[in-house]
Amino acid sequence: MLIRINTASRHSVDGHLAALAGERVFCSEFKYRGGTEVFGEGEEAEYVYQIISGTVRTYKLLEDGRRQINSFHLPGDMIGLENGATHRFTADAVVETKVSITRRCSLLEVIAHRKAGTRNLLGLVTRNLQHAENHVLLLGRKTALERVAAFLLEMDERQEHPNVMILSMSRRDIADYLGLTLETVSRALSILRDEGFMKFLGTTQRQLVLLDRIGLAQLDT
Amino acid sequence: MLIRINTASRHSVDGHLAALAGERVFCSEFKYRGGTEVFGEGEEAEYVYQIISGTVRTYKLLEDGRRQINSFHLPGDMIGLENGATHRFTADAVVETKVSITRRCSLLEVIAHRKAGTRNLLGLVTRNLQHAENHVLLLGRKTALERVAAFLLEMDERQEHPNVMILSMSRRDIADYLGLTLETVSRALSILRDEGFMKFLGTTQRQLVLLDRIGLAQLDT
DNA sequence: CGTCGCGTTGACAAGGTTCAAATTTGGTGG
DNA sequence: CCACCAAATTTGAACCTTGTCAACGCGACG
Repeated sequence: MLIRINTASRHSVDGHLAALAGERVFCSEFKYRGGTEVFGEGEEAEYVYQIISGTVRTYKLLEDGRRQINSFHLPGDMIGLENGATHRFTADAVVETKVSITRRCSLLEVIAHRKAGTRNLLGLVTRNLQHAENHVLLLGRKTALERVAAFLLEMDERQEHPNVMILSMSRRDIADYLGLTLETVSRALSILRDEGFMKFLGTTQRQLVLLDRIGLAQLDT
Repeated sequence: MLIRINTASRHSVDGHLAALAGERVFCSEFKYRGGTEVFGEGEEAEYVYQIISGTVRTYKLLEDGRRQINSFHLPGDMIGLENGATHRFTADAVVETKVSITRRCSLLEVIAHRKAGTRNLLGLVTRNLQHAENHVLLLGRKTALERVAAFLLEMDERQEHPNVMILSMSRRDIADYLGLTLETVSRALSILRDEGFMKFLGTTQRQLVLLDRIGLAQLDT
């Protein structure tokens, strides 16, 4: 069990929750070290979270340890809003991550009183739905190379096409996201590097530069 | 383009849309033959549909023809409610299917005026989200046999555990739902039959009886 | 009675996994 | 600043599950 520290400070990311909640909602900030759990599958969904900085992975586990990562959440994303009383998956910080926390009941209360909120809230949920639908297509019908190309393009887009892309997650995380093994991910990345679609920066394997976004998009199909 | 016939008759399935929309909403009924399209990916999302009888598959296609079925929709299910202006996937009738049609704008109008509607509408969307999340786990991390076992259990549950389960979809449909080939599905079903988990009824391959639901659930993991 | 769609089964190929080892990287303490 | 160690990543080789291609059976329907 974590102790949540309430801070009155406003954060720099003026995201959806803040917009929805306005000033009236109790809203605190919290920091997680890399590898620590934000919430667990089956736990009571008391809080709703919005990423300020860092990366969160949400995933489900099978009994024998197989893990499927549903999504990586970057700054601005909201997680933890459930329809039922409990979380449907586990979320933990990939690297050091700051989040903004709102009580679920506070959020729903505000929405109930503001008609305008309905549309936005629905939008937050359907965004997750859309992502899941695209991921189903990727997992069901794409090859390893297509999946890795799609992953790079997704991260590139969500980081707003930076010159240098920084991957905060390990090869295993990527593999569990793409329904592959870490070795297959590594091989696919090597192929993409050798074929000139991208290159690693210096000696690191977590910073890279996309050299041919159009080519990657064609690979993705 | 289809001509939609407005009928004032109430249908037997008293589903969510009817409950949400009440009596004030223009609500018509329509019948599709098996194999015909209900709506297409990218089309304007003018109507929201609820299945009265039959089965609808929703899917996406890749350029080279690979198909991933997102979901099979049975009586009571709602489809076609999008956040944006267009449908994110194609939907077509698997067998002869009756649907109840409501104008999207009528539905949203009613919801906007009734606070109680928000919760229900959110529920309709999060149900789809939950299904997609479970499907991501299946596609990303389960073996062929586990997938087919999970499929049988899903259909069994959604048909409310009938003695005789009727599959309205072909092996190819099942395969495109489970991210497999039709041959692999056929082989998996043969294994499940040979091992006594289920049997086909008579000489048919679309009617079957589950003999060991607990065993199937263990297979599914 | 022939044809067509659907399903099953077999043989083989291939993409991805598994197991193993080499290499690199990043962190820690001297 | 450097040596050392643990963790992460890459690479290789054998293996295995699933896909591909093909043949065959069965029932529906003209």
